[in-house]
Amino acid sequence: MYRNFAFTPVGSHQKSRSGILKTPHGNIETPAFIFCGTKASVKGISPQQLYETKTQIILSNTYHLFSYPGSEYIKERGGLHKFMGWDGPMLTDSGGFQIFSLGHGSVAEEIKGKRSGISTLINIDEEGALFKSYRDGSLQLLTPEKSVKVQRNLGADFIVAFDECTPYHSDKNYTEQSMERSHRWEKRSLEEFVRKNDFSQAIYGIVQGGVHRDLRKRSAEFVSENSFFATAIGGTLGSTKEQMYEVVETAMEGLDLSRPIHLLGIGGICDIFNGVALGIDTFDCVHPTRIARHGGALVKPQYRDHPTREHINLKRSQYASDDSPIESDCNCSTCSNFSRAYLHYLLKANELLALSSIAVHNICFMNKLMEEIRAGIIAGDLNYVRGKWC
RNA sequence: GGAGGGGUGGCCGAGCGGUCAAUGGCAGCAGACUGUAAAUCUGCCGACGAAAGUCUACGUAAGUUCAAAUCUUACCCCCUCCA
Repeated sequence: MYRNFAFTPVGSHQKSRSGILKTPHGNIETPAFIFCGTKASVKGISPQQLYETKTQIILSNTYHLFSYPGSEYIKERGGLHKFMGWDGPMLTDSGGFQIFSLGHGSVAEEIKGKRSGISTLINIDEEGALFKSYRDGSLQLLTPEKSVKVQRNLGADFIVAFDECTPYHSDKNYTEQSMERSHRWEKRSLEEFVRKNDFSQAIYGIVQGGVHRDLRKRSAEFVSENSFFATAIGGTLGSTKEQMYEVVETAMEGLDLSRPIHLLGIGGICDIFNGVALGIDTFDCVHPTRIARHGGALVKPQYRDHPTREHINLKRSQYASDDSPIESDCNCSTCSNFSRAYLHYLLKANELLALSSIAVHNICFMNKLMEEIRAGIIAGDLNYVRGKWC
């Protein structure tokens, strides 16, 4: 069923593991970070820059590309890889997260209880989720079958079953009902996937269950019992770091460990170390590229300007006269050519170069971090590596 | 020389008798951001003060009024049109 895919372990340390994820577009060394290129573009970054920063895999989104320009259109252009000029491994998310984000805004806003303006999620029922297009206001129904069909047209190596990403503030009853429905949706996704499998894609199942131990366990068992290629952990992971690690740990317990395990939407440095320590193989997150656009450059602990912050904010006035690069020991093209002062100026002057330059650094940074983690696992000194970072 | 319009906080620009330390926007200063409705969003932004509050402020100067950025008069600038 997944003859062109494989997950081969190359080393492990306690629960942490390093491996090779084989795809039709190349191999991925794990643990790996997947950069978000939601609308068929890692914002401000060219595929060439992705290659140069040793990016292994990127992700695009079903919901966005379904809304515009449409998956048939992309299929006619030769598929997403060809359309966007990226020849490496790729994953498409199912659109399930948009059931959360278009209804509740950002994760932080939902947890902090802030109002997020107008919701463009109209309704959700057994059939699927009804959206009001953020582009033109038209109504769009996304179902498990449709999500998989769209993802088939897009042609990413990895596709994801359609689920509902449950919010933190849902009560246990809703979370359970939602989880059960997600399970049914995931089964339907898998059936649709199998119906027309041409072996160019592999599908992920998703563990839901919110912050509830028993639900997470049940969900993990459900996913493992069904013939997904790999597993993703989704839904809310709680409101604190501690809760997040606990939820992930619980979700891991019932999983088939022979499959690759992805942690959806997590990208903080310490969060990644904690995930890896629990056995997570891949991560994806908008964080590195989003904070870059807001002036945030990821730095090693010795370059931080705030004890608990993993990045420096180049918009701060203190950097106006800082002639050093973001990181003196970084060899990315941004650090090789630009000072913090120049990047500060570019941000203040609203020059687009600032956004892409910082993003290049952050992408390079994350890829080197993952490389260091892999080396740590293989060498068996991951705890030492982790101690340097967190 | 004649006619008209205007001078508001770092800038642009509302307000046109009390509820105005003065809407907005920009700039400035911080913060947030975790399967991207995000080059976004939030807060602060006259001075002193932790705050309550006090003081100084809507070209300048005199007035009218219980009360003036808002009304009157004079003056100083600016802009437009006519000679």
